[in-house]
Amino acid sequence: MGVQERREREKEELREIILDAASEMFAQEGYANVSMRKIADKIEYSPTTIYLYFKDKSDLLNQICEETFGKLIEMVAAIEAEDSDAPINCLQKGMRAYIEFGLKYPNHYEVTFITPIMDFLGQEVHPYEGSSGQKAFEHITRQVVGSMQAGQIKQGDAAVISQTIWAAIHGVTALLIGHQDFPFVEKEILIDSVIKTTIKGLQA
Amino acid sequence: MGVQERREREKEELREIILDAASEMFAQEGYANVSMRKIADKIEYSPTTIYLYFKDKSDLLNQICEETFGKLIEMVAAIEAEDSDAPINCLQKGMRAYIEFGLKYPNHYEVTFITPIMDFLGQEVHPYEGSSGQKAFEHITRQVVGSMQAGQIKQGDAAVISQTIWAAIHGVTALLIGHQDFPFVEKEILIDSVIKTTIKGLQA
DNA sequence: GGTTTTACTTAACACTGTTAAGTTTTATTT
DNA sequence: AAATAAAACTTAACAGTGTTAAGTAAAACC
Repeated sequence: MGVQERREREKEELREIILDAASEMFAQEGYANVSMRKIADKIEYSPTTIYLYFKDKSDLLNQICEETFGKLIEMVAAIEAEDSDAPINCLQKGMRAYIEFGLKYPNHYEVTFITPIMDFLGQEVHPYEGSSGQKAFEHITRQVVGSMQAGQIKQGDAAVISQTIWAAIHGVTALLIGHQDFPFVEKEILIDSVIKTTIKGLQA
Repeated sequence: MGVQERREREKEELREIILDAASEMFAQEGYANVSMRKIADKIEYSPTTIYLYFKDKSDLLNQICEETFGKLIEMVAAIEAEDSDAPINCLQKGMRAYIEFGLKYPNHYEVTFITPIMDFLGQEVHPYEGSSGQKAFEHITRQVVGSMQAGQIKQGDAAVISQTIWAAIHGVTALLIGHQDFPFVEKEILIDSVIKTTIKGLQA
């Protein structure tokens, strides 16, 4: 009775094909400029087939982003694992990894963190609870707590500090992605400045 | 021959009616959820009439935003005018004004600073040059230079420092607007933390 | 009053996301 | 192997989008 298993495998394969095609197209042209019909054309299926695998367009996107940002979490976790470093260095490396990841996958970053899809009531369609975004943020919080315990940043509410850090790294990432015609100073210099300013501002 | 003048006045009036209707609808429902037909319904004209006054939907939005952010510039200019204050206090007040303004007009902020409209090539449709955004930023830069000259923040490249500040205030504004289901700490506390951390990080 | 210019509208194009109904393919049962 | 049941996929359509070309009504000029 291996039939059912094979069929499930085949279903999973097509799911992966759709995911890959859509991921590439979203990354290249942006979510808004990719239609379901274009994705269908690319994978040589009818548009409606996609709906057998994904609830709707935003679900498709969400699953792609979860996959992508899983990689970010792995990176941050790897930094955390190097316990040779002082916590504050971990924190700093984590901040840099976050920014660079966002710049590496600008369209994914855009749709997950810059323009979360809202429904007609202004509610986020893909909830924060349990998302990769939440997990990534938990890593920041953990590094903040570590740095605080090591006396390398000032004592205070870990949530406030974590969110302050998030604001800074999100800010620079979002600006660099979204305002490409703005005369920014050299990218690396700006990123450095944001990280250093934030860390200095948080020191005891 | 006052005819031409009257006609121009009438044209300007309708332009203003369209602008007001669209502004209210964009602010209430968000740019993407407001169609040209809906605006036309509201003002009781045919959809195509709007195109006699505005190049396209994004032009309509852009002109609304320019108008709205003109108010922000006035506010910041007013803060600057109170030269009783130390430059660094001006800077701090300016940062707060920026954030609060963004939170007061979240949909306008969103379309001007969070999701600038891109064409199919990824170019911003409404250029930065000469925009209200540019003028607002110039005010920040001026306050940075002032604070630097007064020795209240460290010496350095004014552009780098200004953009670092912008990253911080844009970051917190964009997060608070865009991720309403995220468990943020109390808004005022977070804003305070961002401003204080940034200023402290920039001090000599 | 007739003509030209201006203001506005109707109809249509080429798209969009999405759903209901129909068809083809595959698997199971007799 | 043929008939039935189930799964996979497609066709056609709906209701909407931004936008344009062509046509009509109104105002201004002569």
